[in-house]
Amino acid sequence: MQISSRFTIAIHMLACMDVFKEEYKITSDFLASSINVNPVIIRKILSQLKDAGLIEVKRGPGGAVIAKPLNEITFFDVYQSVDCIEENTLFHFHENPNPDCPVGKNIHRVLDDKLLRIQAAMEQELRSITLADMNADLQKYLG
Amino acid sequence: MQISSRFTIAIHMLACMDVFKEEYKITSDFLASSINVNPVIIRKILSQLKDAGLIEVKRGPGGAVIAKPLNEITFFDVYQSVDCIEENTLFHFHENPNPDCPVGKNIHRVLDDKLLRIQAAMEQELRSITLADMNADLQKYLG
DNA sequence: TGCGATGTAACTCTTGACATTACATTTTGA
DNA sequence: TCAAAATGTAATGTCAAGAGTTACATCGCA
Repeated sequence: MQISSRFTIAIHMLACMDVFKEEYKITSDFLASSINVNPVIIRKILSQLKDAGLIEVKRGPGGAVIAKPLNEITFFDVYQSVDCIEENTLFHFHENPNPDCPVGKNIHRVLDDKLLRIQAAMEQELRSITLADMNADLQKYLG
Repeated sequence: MQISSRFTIAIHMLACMDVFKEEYKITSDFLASSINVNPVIIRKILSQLKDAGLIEVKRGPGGAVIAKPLNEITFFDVYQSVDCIEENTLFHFHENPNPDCPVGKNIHRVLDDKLLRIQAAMEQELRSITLADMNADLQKYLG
């Protein structure tokens, strides 16, 4: 299985919020039309990004803005906010290895740290990319 | 979402195949009882490991054996065999960004290489761990 | 107070993982 | 040669999660 599209949607949302911050009020409908998904999906993700402190969302008048400098928001921050993978569970471990089998009894002890290392490698790379990196690339194509 | 338990099951199977290779005939029922899943699941994964050339499976008499030295089989080989994630699609990208939006039109160009880098980091770590590493650890607990 | 937003509950649809039953096929050895 | 013991695999069911959608309560400003 794949990591939920909530992650790429969230990144797309943040890109729009920065690029269009002067020209438009950033509402869930506005974002929904660039991303082509239902506004309710957007509002759900807006909530999660807000709870993580990455953005601010106004009720009433409406509109969302990014709450920090772009170079202080990493892909990992976004990834964690939208809850794609619960902590330390990238790999789904089969539930009930047989405790009466010498291998079944010890498989967790032997595998868990290795699975964590693999997940950590991915998360490390997520941390190394910031929204500033992405929007710098994006600017090349907008000119 | 998580990476399918087919991966940890496959690793568990290979561990058993090595540890018990002298004492028992390794059938799908035997593996199923150590892992505690249905034998049909095991047979499906046995097929995939066989197609990838990692093991040999006998019909008729039954029994599976590992086809290569343990230090030549990496976690990545297993991961690829059992087809957890199609090539280069760890992240699920939302399908239809709006081509009339400057951001929607370019989001793929900007994101794709970064997502690949993240996936590559994970796969690199998968490649760095072999079945020999795992079974060395396992032996510590079996004595 | 009304309008334009967000927040959120409820429901449906679809997909994939996994479990299970059933049976055809293969190989060996009695 | 035939029965036994496996594997190979199709068909079906169950369940959970992602995603879409509708509906409506709530908020804040003009």
